[in-house]
Formats: sequence, structure tokens, C-alpha cells
Amino acid sequence: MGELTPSENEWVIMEVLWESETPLTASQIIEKLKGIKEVSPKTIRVLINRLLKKGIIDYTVDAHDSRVYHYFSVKSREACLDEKSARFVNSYFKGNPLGMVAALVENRRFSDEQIDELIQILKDAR
Amino acid sequence: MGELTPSENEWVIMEVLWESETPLTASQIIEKLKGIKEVSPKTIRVLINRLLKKGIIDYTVDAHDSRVYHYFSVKSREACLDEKSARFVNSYFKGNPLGMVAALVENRRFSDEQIDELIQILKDAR
DNA sequence: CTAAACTATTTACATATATAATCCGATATA
DNA sequence: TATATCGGATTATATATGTAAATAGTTTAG
Repeated sequence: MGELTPSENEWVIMEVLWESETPLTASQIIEKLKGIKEVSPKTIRVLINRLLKKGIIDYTVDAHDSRVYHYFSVKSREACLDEKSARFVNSYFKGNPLGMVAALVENRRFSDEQIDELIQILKDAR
Repeated sequence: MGELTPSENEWVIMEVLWESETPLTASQIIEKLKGIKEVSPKTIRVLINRLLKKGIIDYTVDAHDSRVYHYFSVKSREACLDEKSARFVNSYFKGNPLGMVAALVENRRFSDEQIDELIQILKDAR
């Protein structure tokens, strides 16, 4: 059935749902994406359906207004990120995450402050 | 014209070319992939053509045997990795590479030895 | 010389993805 | 009440990708 993780554009919707405390209607999602993502409401609804089909989100129906769906994420951001990252590192860094970080450092993707922060994170992880 | 970087499967071929000192014929590439990647020679030739079309590789013709192409990479592994990583981090970590590393650490993707190694890499980068 | 084998090119087909329009039923408004 | 609107579902189209067969030209083995 293909990928179990959100595609790049589906991810934009997931961010909205992951941020929200409560389930959101399609209209609410569309509203929150105004300005952030220039994409047609029609497209957003299709993406929502694909996420449903993938089992990454689900919805509830309000007893009062049963014709509107309230969507919520079933899969956590952490789980999705972990899958995405694992696949990425496997495909392009021979499964070695250290190679990825080394490349980021090499390409100066981190500021000095971030490097310090990272060193701290790593020390804490030991 | 779409992506300028190799797709996941195209990447497998790129690894072979990046490793090689000299340009390789399709047959040589196929030979090197024996055992590593279980994919039809037909498929490999299609992937080679797509890489050509993307401008990621090119070929030369041997004066003696002009009907055989010798393929070589035009784009470095580093450049491709940098593009891939930038896009990945932008899409899934809001452009913050630190978030990615933090997630990898969080998920225990590094051994203690690797963590030490990383700390060293980071210190050297400062 | 003819047929088998090899090289590159073209075509094919299924799935994934980005993007959006159409359709259909319900509702709200003129 | 008639119509415009809104929500969800379905259909559509183009590109990217994985995967491989068909085609055609050249070469080499028999």
C-alpha cells in the first residue's frame, strides 16, 4: 500500500494537526494554512483524504453537526520523523546517521551556537 | 524539469560511479551491482538514461569502440547529498538541521562511540 | 553469411504525488 | 421556494519513480 508516512505536502497538513489540541475540520485546516501555504482548498481536501487512506489521520463526527468531520492525527510526529529519517539515512548515507551529521557540519549548516547546543545534547545523551 | 538529484534507486548507480576512478560502461555498472542490488539490467539502463537526462552523469565514447558509452558522474556526491539533506530538513524539520540531529539522538540512532566521535567532529568544526 | 548476443533507445505500465475540477447532497440565504 | 454555497467524494491530469519489455542497430560466433 505504499508509504506509511506523509508526503512533503501532506506533511504541511500534519503540522497543523500535530499543533492543534483538538481535532480540526477541513475548513479550519484550510484557514490555518492561509498565508503559510498557497494551495487550493480543493487540493487540501485531497491531501486530507490521502492521509486518511494511509491511516495517518482519522476523524470524528460532531453529534450536533454530523456532516462535518473533525480530523486528528493518529500517528505522532516523532514516529513519522523517525521513519522518514531512517529511510533517508538508509538511502543516502548507507544507513549511517553519523555520515549525515558530518555532512551537515561540513557544509556549515550549523552556527557556532548550534554546535555548542549539539555538543550539550550529545553529552546529555551519553 | 523536476528534481536535479538522483532518486533512491538512481542513487545506487551513482554510488558505483562515484566510487570508480574511471568512467564505466553500462555492463560494468550492471556487473558491479550484482549481488548488491537485485534489479534487471533493463531497469539499470533506464535509470542510467534518466540520470543522463537530469544532467547528473555524462558519457564519453571510446575511440576504439564507439558504440559503447563510458559513463561518469558530473555532479559530486557531496553536492547531491547537500541538496538532498537541505530539502529533507526543510520539508520535515522546518529547515532546522539541529532538530534532525536531536531526533536521531533521541531515538538512539547513535552508539556511545559514535556520540564521542560526533562530539569530536563538532569541536573540530568550531 | 546467418543467427545469437550485446548496446542503446523507446515504449509500457503501475504507483506515488502535486494539483485541481467536477459531482452530489445538504444547508443557508435571497 | 429557488439558488448559491459548503462539505465530502470522485475524477482528472501531469510529473516522478520503480520496474521491465520491445526495438533496432552492430558485432561476433558458428
